[in-house]
Amino acid sequence: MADTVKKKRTRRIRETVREETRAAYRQAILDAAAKTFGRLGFHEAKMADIAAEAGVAAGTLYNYFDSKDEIFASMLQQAQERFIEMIQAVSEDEPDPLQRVLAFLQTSYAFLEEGGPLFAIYLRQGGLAEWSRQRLQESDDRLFKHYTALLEETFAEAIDAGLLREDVSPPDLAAMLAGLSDAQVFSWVRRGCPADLIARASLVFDIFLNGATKR
Amino acid sequence: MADTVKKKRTRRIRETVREETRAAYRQAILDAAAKTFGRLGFHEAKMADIAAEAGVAAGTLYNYFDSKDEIFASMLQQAQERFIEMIQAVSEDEPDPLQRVLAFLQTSYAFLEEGGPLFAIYLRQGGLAEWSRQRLQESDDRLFKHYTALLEETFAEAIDAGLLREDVSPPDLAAMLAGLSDAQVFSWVRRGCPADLIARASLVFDIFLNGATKR
Amino acid sequence: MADTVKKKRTRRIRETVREETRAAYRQAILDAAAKTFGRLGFHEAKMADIAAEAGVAAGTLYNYFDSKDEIFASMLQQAQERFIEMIQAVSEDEPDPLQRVLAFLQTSYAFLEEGGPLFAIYLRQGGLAEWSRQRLQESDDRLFKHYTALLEETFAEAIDAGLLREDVSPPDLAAMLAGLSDAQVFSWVRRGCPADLIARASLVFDIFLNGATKR
Amino acid sequence: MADTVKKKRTRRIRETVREETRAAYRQAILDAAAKTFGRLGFHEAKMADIAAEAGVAAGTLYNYFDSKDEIFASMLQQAQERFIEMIQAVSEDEPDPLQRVLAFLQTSYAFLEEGGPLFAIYLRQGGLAEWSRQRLQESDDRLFKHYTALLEETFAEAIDAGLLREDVSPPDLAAMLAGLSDAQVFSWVRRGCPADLIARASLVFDIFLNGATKR
DNA sequence: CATGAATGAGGATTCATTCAT
DNA sequence: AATGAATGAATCCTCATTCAT
Repeated sequence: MADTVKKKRTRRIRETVREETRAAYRQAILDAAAKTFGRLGFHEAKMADIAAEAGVAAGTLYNYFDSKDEIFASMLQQAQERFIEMIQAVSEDEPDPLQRVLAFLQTSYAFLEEGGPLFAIYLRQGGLAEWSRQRLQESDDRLFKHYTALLEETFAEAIDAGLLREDVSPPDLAAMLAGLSDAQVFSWVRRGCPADLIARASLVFDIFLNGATKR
Repeated sequence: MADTVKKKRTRRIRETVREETRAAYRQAILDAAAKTFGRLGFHEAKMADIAAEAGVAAGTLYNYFDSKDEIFASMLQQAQERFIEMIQAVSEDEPDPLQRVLAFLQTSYAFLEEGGPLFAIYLRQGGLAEWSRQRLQESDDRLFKHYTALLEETFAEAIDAGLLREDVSPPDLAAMLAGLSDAQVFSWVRRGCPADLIARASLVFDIFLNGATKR
Repeated sequence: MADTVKKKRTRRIRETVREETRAAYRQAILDAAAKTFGRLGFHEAKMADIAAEAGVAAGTLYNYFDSKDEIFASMLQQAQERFIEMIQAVSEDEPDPLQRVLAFLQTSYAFLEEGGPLFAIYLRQGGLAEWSRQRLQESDDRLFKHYTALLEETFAEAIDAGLLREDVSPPDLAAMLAGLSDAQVFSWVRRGCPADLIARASLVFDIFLNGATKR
Repeated sequence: MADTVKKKRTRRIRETVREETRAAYRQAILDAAAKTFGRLGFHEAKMADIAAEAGVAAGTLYNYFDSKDEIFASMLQQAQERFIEMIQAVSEDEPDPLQRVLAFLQTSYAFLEEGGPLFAIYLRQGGLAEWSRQRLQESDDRLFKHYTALLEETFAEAIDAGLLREDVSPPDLAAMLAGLSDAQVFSWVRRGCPADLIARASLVFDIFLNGATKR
C-alpha cells in the first residue's frame, strides 16, 4: 500500500519535473525566437537559426510548436501579454490621467529597452502586411486593442477633466501619441537600441502636450 | 537613295516605337510590383504574382530586370524620385517656413493617395530590416536623406524666425513630425487607403504646432 | 506577252537571289555555330550567342533551322563532309599505302588548323555521351565510319604488301593511329590551336611506324 | 556517475554510427554521380537523376554537397586520388623503367575497369571545355599533373638507360603513350566497358615500343 | 523526448522557342 | 524574311517539416 503511494508520489514528482522541463524548453525557444526574428525578420530567420540560438536541434522545435508561424505568433502573444500586464498595473496605480499617459510612455520604453527590438517586429511584421493578419490569431490583436482602449479611455478622461483639447477625438489623440512615440522607437532601433530610450519619454510627452510652437 | 533614306526613317520609327513599348512594359511591371509588394511584402510577393498583376509571363520580368531584388529596388527608387521632385518644388515655392511644413505634409499625403501603399512599404521594409539595407543601393537612402534634410532646414529656419521652440533640435522636431505623420499614414493604410488622407494634413499640423493641451 | 516573260524572268532572278541570300545566311549561321560551339561547348553556347556571332537576331536562326540540336548536327555534318572530301581526294591520289597514311595525317591536321577546334567538339561531344548519339542523325556517324573504313582499308593494303605487322588487326591499327593522333590534337587544342600542328604529322607517323625503342 | 559515463559512451557510439552513415551516403552519392555524369555528361545529368540513381531525394544531395558543381568536382577529385595512389605504389615497387610503364598501363586499365566510365568523363569534360576549367579547383589538376610527371620521369630514366629513342622528348613520349592508351579506352567505353581492357595493355605497350612496322 | 538527416513542395531564374510587328 | 520581345517549361536550390534512431 505504502509502496503504491510512494510510486504515485514519485510519478507525480516526475511529471512535475517533466512539466517544468517542458516549460523551460518552451521558454528558451520563445526567447531564441524573439532574438532571431528581431534580428532577421520573419522570413530571413530560419528554423535552424532559432534552434541554434536556443541550443537545441531543429526537430526539437516541433515537439513544442506545430510550425514556424505558431512560434512567431506565440512569441508575439507572450510579449504582448507581458506588455499589457505592465500597462495595466500603471493604469490602476496612477489616478491623474496626464501623469498616467506619461507613465504609459515610460513603461512602454522600459519594456522596449528590456525586450530589445521585439516590439519593432510587431510594428514591421504585424503592422501592415496582409499575410501577417491572416496568420496571426485574432487573440493577438485583441491584446493590442486592449492597449489602445486603455489609452483612449485615459484621453477621454483627460478631456472630461478639461486638460486636453476637445476638438480632437480620443482615437485621433491616441493615434497621434502613438505616432510620436513610434518615431522615437523607429529612430532608436535604427541607432541600434542604445540605453537612452526611457529618457526621451518626457520629450515626447512635452511635445504632445504643448506642441512645437514657441511660447 | 530615297529608298535608303526611307528605310532608315522606317527603322528609326520602329525603334522609337519599340523603346516606347519597352518603357511602357517596364512601368507596368514597376506598378505591378508596387501593388504586389505593398500588399504582400517582399518575401510573400512571388515573381509569379508580380507577373500576373502586370499581365505578363514570369519570364518577361527578366527581360526588364535582373532579379527580384532589382525590381524591388527600382520600384522604391522611382517612387522616391517622384516624391523628392514634388517636395523640392514645394520647397522652392513657399517662402514661409511654417506654411512650407504644411505644404510638405499636404504634398506627402497627395503622393500617398496617388501612389497607394508604396510609402508604407518603405516604412516597413526599408526602415528596419537588415537584409533590406544590404540589398538596397546607397543611392536609395540618399534620396530619403534629402527629404529629411529639407525638413530639418525648414525647422532651423523657423526656429531662427522665432516661430518654434528652441529647446528641441531640428532633427528631433523632424522626427516628431514624421512620427505624427506616419501615425496617420499607418492608420490610413489599415483602413484600406481611402481618399481622406490629404484632409488630415491640417490636423497633424495643428497638433504638431499647438499640442494637445486645452488652451 | 513580252511583259509576262519579263515578269517571269524577273521573278526567276529574284528567286535566285533569294536562294543565294538564304544560302549565305545559312552558311553564316553554321560558321557562327562552329565558332561558338567550339569555344563554349554545346550547352554553354546559347542561341543568343550564336545569333550574335552571326550578326542576326535570335529569331532569325529559326528561319533556317528547326532547333539548336539541328544547328549543331548540321554544323558537324558539314564539317565532316568537307573533311571526307579532302580525305577521299588524298585516298585516290596516293598509291603507296604508307605514304597515304602520312597524307591522311597531314590532311587531317591541315583541316583542323584551318577549321579550328571544330573537330575537337566532335571528339568531346560526339564521342561518348548518350544524348549526343540520340540527337545526332545516323548520317553523321556514317561519314565518320567512312573515314575509319578508308583508314582500315589502307592498313589492310599495307599489311598485304608486307609493310606492317600481321599480328595486329587493321581496326586495331586504325584505333592506335587515331589515338596517337588524337593525343596531338588534344594537346594542340589545350595549347590554344597554334599553327604547328601539321609539322607534327611526321613525328606521329614515325612513332607509329617505328615505336619508341632505341635502335 | 556511472550513468553519466554510460550516457557519454552511448552518445559517442551514436555519433560514430552517424558519421559512418554520413560517409556511406556521401559515397553513394558520389558513386551515383560518377555513373550519371559518365552516362549523360555534366549538363544532361540533372540533380534529380543523380538523386534517383543514389536512391535518395533531390534535397538530400544538398545535405552533403553545396551544389552540382561541387558534386562533380568531388567525384573527379576522389577518383583521381584513388588513381594516383595506385600509380604511386606501382612507381615505387617497379625498378625497371620499361616494366614500370607497362605496370602503369595495367594499373590504369584495372582502375578503369573497376571505376567504370569515370575517367572518360575526365577526358571529355576536364580535358577541353572552358567552363570545366573554370569550375574545377586547381587542386584537381595538380593530381593529374602528378601522374604526367611520374610518366615523364620514367621515360627520362629509360632514355638515360639507352632503352628509348633520344630524338623524342619525354613529354612527347608521354603524350604519345597517353594517346595510344586513350584510344583503347575510348573504344572500350564505346563498346560499353566490357571486361577485356586490362588484357589490351600489352598490345598498347608493344605498339608503343616497337611500332607498327613489320620486322 | 532529443536528434539531425531525409524529404519534397515551392520559388527564382534561364533560355530555347514562338510570334506579332 | 528579320526582328527582338514574350513565353513558360525546366532546373537548381532552399528550407519547413517529418521521421527513424
